[in-house]
Order: sequence, then C-alpha cells, then structure tokens
Amino acid sequence: MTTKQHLTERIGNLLKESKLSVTETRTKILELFMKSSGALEHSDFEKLTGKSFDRVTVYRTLQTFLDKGIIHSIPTTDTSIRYALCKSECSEHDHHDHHVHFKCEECGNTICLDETDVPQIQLPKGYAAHNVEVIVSGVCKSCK
Amino acid sequence: MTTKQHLTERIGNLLKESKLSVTETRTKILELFMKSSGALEHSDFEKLTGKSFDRVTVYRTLQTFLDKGIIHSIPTTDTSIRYALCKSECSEHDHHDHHVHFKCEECGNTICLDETDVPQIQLPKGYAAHNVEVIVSGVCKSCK
DNA sequence: GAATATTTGCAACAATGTTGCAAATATATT
DNA sequence: AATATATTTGCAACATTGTTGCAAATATTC
Repeated sequence: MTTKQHLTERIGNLLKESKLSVTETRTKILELFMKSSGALEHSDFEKLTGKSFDRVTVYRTLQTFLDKGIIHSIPTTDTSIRYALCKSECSEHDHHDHHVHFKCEECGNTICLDETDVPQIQLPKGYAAHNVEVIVSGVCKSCK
Repeated sequence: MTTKQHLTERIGNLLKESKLSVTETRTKILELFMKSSGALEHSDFEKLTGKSFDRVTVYRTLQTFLDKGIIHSIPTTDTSIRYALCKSECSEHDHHDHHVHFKCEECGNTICLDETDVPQIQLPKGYAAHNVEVIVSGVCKSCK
C-alpha cells in the first residue's frame, strides 16, 4: 500500500466519521490541509488545485468542515480568514481550539502551536469567557 | 464652551499631533470612535454617518489612522476587520496593543479591556514573539 | 442496479476593497 | 486676508470576495 493510498483511506474515514459523503472535492481539500505545514486561506485552494473546483464549492466545503469540527478558523487582521485542521479533541458540538496560533512576519505562514496552551485570562468583574484566541506574531523557527 | 465644542477641539489637536489636516471626514470619524462604546467596522461608518462620505474616503481615512497609530485593528474570524481607538501609549512607530479584546456573543460588540494585560506566552524553542493578540469571546457585563 | 439523498457547477448577484484622476478643501506663504 | 501649494475628497471604473437558487452530476442506500 502506497502512502497516497493510505492518506486517501484516512481521509475517507474522517469524512465518514463526520457523516459526510466522500467526494473528490472534499478529499482533495483535506489532502491539501494534511500536506500543508500551515493554515490555508480561501484563495490558496484556487492556487493549489489550479482552479479545478468552483469557488462556490470551496466555500461550501470549508463551511461544512467548520460545522463538523474538522477544521477551525483563525482570526486575522487582514480580510482573509485562515483555516487549519483540528486535532482529535474537537468535535461537532464541542469545538474549541486550546492552542496558540503563530503568524510569521517573514514567510507569512500561520501555524498552530499545538503544544502551547492558551493561558487563563483574568477578566474584569461581570464578564464570562467562553473561548480565548491567542495569535502571536513574530519570526518562526524556519525563518530565524 | 459646550461639550461638543470641547470634543471637536480635542479631535483637532489629535489630528494636528499626527500631522494630519483637520477635515470634516476625519473629525466625524474620530467623533464616532470616541462616542462609541466598542470597536467599529467599516460598514458601521456608512450606517452611522448615513452615507455622507464616500466609501473610498472611509477606507483611506481608516488606513491613515492605522498608519499614524490613532486606531488599531482587532482580528476577527469573520471577514470584517474591527477598529478601535488607541490609548496614549501607542504612536506611529511603536504601535502595540497591550490589552485584551473581548467580543460579546450576545450583543456582538467588541470592546477593549484596557485594564486587562495580555499574558506572557512561552513559545517553543526557535520562535520569537513581537506581538500577542488575545481575543476573548463570551458574555459581557451588560448582557449578563 | 435502481431509487433516493447529497453535492457540485453554473449563472447571476451582492458586498467589499482598490486605483487613477480631477475637483474641492486645508494649510502655508506673503 | 488673498494667493500659492499641498493634501484630501469623490467619482468612475474595476477587481476581488462571498452568497443564493437551481438543474445536472455524483454518492449512498436499499
């Protein structure tokens, strides 16, 4: 069994676990996520697949993956939204990212620092926290 | 001297300090920031001013204010970018937001928690941090 | 393999953001 | 305080990004 076949099988299982049909688009997009070192934004898919899919399909696929807890979105100060694969802790109904995101100012890559937990934040009286997002920007390992 | 006059004077000074011409658009937009309890996004300006300014002018004004360190942008997971006034610590060349941002899931408002410092983040070996953004979502004081 | 359910791609549209340029306004100069 | 200079604004035109309805294509179920 080749690596490629193995990957395809893993992706198929992931989709079935989420009760989603196994289609070419979804498989290809998940493949891109798995092969990518960092977070992807919408325009990346058109670049990476060479426009083999309709834009609308990509939008819908990403939304579906978000809904199912397969990927999570990462806040940015530019217009684009970035997405990254969730680890196993995430699920459809309990979907939080308990790790820190890092954006490199050199290469522009955004990555998940899965080992780095988000800290407790002491909020002022009267505020209740449900989720905490931390985005650190700076210079990454590779660019240093 | 009325409050309105006082505010206008403050705004004029702020603009002059940043070496910007004092124009109607800039004054009005700063006024909206000062009167607003939370962060504003681009579409708010068209709503709040009743389309008295061209969209292009608003884009350019916000960009100018960002460049000068008068406002800062707040990351979001939706497409929109939110902006809020900077406190005195910010300047054109040293522009960091050392406070936590809070987004209320009830009222949708995003506010700066000026008293709440962002924590130190212990990054993995090889990473250098320049800036840390923290966005907490939950329920705010007023909505509780 | 046929019936059913789901997904895709297209077309058409809506919203958001950008650029060049002439007219309008603000600041500097005398 | 009138003019010269510099800056800002608004318009037009365009580029990019995101959304919706619907028929055709594909995947799953029986």
